[in-house]
Amino acid sequence: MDVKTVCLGMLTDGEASGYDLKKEFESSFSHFFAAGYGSIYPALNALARDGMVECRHVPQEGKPDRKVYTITAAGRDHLLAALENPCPSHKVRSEFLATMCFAHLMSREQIETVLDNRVKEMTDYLQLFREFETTSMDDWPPGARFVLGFGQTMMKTMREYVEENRDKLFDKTGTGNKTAIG
Amino acid sequence: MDVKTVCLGMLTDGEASGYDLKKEFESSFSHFFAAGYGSIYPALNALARDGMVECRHVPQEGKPDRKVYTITAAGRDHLLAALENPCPSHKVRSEFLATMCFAHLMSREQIETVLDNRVKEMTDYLQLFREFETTSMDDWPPGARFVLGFGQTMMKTMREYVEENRDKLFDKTGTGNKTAIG
DNA sequence: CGCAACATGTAAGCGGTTACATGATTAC
DNA sequence: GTAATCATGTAACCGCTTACATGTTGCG
Repeated sequence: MDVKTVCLGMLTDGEASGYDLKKEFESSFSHFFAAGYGSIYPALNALARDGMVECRHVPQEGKPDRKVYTITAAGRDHLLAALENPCPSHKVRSEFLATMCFAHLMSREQIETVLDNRVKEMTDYLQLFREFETTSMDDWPPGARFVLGFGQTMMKTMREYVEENRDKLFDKTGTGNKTAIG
Repeated sequence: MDVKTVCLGMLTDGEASGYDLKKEFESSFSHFFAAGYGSIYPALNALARDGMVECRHVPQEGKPDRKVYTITAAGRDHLLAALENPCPSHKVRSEFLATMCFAHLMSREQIETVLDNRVKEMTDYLQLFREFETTSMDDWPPGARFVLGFGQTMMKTMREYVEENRDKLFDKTGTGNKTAIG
């Protein structure tokens, strides 16, 4: 499933522009599916070319025209076909964990900075999720609630794990093995 | 941090061939950093070209020669520089969660199949992790233990979340909204 | 005065995946 | 016999990231 298919899915919720979709990628989808303008606009153009969406130009005063996209019947069929995949992937790519694998090559200060930054990022996500709950969550479909809850649970667990296990990363000398022993 | 840097890190633990590194990517790194031969072999060639590793040819009987790589001083410097990044990324790309966002467009059977397959994958990972604990974990550096524990905690939490919240994905009719209502 | 928000796009590049190519040995 | 393990690589492709390009309105 690529950016095109996710855009198609977002459009089942109502018409939207590329700019609107980008905001959705940045908010409710940010913790599991990133996409920038560089993938969204070409995706929408390709979908329009293939008859999956229809495009309506909406002129605006003082601002550039909006191009508002609507999903077509063919688009819905394509989306439903994509949703038939029984084994959708769930991939993690973590420079953080790769870095921690080599913690014994780092100083204590370096390790602590990395861990603090990670905890901060997860705290920021949890804050974002709390804002969804207190504002726009009421009309969400069950799937979106499930996914929000999933993100919250993961972020909390990650933060807890890092906080409770960070001590295990430091050797007894407390200086990291950059300090020669022999 | 790319495949090249991770290979360099793995080589701090001792010399290895591309084939050996692939096995490490498939085992202890599999839950957070994927890499196939198509990235590993070119990475090792580039590292050798840049003086980060040295290559030794080891002839074998009946099998192709092994190319065994050793990290150089320049390689170690390069790795330590890479480890100085205070904000290493931790990215999730999940077709699974994207799919679940649109669960209201799927039948109950489809959703259940997807969830079952996800639970199975996490159970397989937990089995793999348990095998590490009972076999080769003794001589692991603290960072590797931290990362293994991280993976275990995440997988357990994910599995639990899916099992405890799967009911929320089904609407009252129990047929999915592919069945027209009006 | 500068920055953020609004709004759309292109082009180069990068990094990784997939498929292909080869070939002996060992275990079932 | 047929699949898996050992062992290394290339080339085409794909999809995403990054940087660039343009221009107005409104806020502090």
